Amino acid sequence: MLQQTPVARVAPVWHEWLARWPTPTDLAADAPGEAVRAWGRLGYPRRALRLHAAAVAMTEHQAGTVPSTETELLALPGVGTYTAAAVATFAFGERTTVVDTNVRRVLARVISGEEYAAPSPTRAELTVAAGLVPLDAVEARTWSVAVMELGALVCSARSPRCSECPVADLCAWQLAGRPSYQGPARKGQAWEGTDRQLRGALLAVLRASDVPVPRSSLEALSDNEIQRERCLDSLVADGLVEPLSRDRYQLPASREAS
DNA sequence: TAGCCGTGGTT
DNA sequence: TAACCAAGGCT
Repeated sequence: MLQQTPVARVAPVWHEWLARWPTPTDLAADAPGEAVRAWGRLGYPRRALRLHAAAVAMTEHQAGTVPSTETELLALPGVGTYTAAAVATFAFGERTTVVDTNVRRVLARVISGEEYAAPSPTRAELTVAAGLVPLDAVEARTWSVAVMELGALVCSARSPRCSECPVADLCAWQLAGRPSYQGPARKGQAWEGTDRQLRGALLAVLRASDVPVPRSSLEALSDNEIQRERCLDSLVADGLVEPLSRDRYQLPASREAS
């Protein structure tokens, strides 16, 4: 849930989920569409599908327990480099290298002397991060949470609070006079009129309905037929939407969402 | 690896 | 106020 989503927005939904589905087995027993519905407006709803799929995998292959090693975690759907390392470290105490957007920014500044990290993680960046992690597993875990928190609370993206920073005196960016970012242009996401916007609107209609929705209700969301069909098709392909007979649609009820 | 995938608070 | 950006993953 926290992937690309601020803690403050995740917290209430997370509590609802744990009250409803206390264990992976509980979640796996419900339809994937219920996960998508309970995801609400957190965004990137494919994460809900993957979380459900991960629950199914844990239920089927490990008696409903969460794997305790980074390697096993990586095999779960929706669990990538960051999440596997974070869970392995924070939940199970494994000594690994946790690199999220906060860590990348802190190291870019403190070590490399640049305002922002590159648009996408580089090999060199991960090597540097790994080299900074303490050898002791307990200290390594403390290190990771500390760097993440420093990035989130002090070394923030927009207006860093350098006057409050505990490592300002050894920060390469600070020592260089806080030069502005010179690297390759950063993405910048368009929104108005995009497929993402329409997919979100389509899914919002389906989430709000307890009964199958007729195609006509979905068509009302856009006059662009080409885009409309493309988005609906992609939602079906993603397993987020299930087409029924008589031109009706619903959130996936079947057990095997991709 | 670059592009795609949502949403809403912050600056 | 329009951008920016957030505990990324997948193809």
